[in-house]
Amino acid sequence: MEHPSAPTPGRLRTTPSWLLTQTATHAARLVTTALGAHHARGYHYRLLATLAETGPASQADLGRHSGIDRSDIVATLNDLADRHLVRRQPDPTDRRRNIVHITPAGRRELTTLQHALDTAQDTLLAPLDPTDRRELVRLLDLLLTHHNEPKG
Amino acid sequence: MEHPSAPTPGRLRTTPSWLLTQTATHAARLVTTALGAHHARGYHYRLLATLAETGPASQADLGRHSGIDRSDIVATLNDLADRHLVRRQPDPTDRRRNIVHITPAGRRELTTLQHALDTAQDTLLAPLDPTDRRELVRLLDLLLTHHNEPKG
DNA sequence: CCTATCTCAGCATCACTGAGATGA
DNA sequence: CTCATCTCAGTGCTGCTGAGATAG
Repeated sequence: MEHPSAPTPGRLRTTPSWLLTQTATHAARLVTTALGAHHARGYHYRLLATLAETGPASQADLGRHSGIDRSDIVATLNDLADRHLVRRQPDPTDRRRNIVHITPAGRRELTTLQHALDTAQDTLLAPLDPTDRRELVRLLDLLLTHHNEPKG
Repeated sequence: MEHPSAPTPGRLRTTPSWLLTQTATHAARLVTTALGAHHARGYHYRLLATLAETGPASQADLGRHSGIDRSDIVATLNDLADRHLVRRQPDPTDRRRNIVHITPAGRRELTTLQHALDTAQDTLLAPLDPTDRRELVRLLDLLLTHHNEPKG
């Protein structure tokens, strides 16, 4: 086998779920590499970004807004707090809660990570022209919206 | 909280890598559930499909064609062999190799799993009309092709 | 000697479950 | 008592690395 030739069984080349998970794997690898250069992982960025957008919040709210599981919030926050990128403060009005704040260093870190991610997006979408890029975002957003709120 | 409200930080709603990994997660959940109903996982399907398409092959070749890591092939094949869906035979011409065959029961299982998957695809793409579905497949295929063979 | 195959053991990210302790 | 919050421990799938034994 000189060529890895047909790495993909034919049927899969047109199976949407396959294409999605495969491209997502490539995307994740690019993102992981980009963040890894700054000693961060996906959860770290997502939490910092959420914190910067919503302001100080309880850990439970952070979980809901960032889509990170309640259980993983704890460990991620431990990492960030160790590096002084966030600060946990007990809520004076509800002692069950920690109010989490992003620190100035946290904001600087977020900016750095954001730049790294922007570059990764460009690498990911390299083969698509601007029109196709917008179209892809539109279609994926339709899917995500549909599957996130199948409420009614 | 009636609504999970704004589960997604604004920036992420237009970040391709985020949209990809999120929709891929939904896709994976649908597929896992569909296959799980038949006591199978993604690897089982991929291996059976590869085997049905390429015919009997060595484990190394199966790994290359299915995109499953050499190391994971072993465990997956163990599962399938336990259920008599595949058969391992030593290659008489090269005693390092096992030639893996799909059994008639394996083919029947593959058909069953394929039906389950087809249904899952339809659920996944529910919000898209046929034109958008083709467009999505086209765009994802472009990405996948680009990132799979950045050879030359 | 060097390479390829098969196998096993282990790590990493992400998603998730269960349970306990504390407090509203 | 019930419920929410935080925490810890552990599971599962996928992807991947390293190493050993065997064989070409």
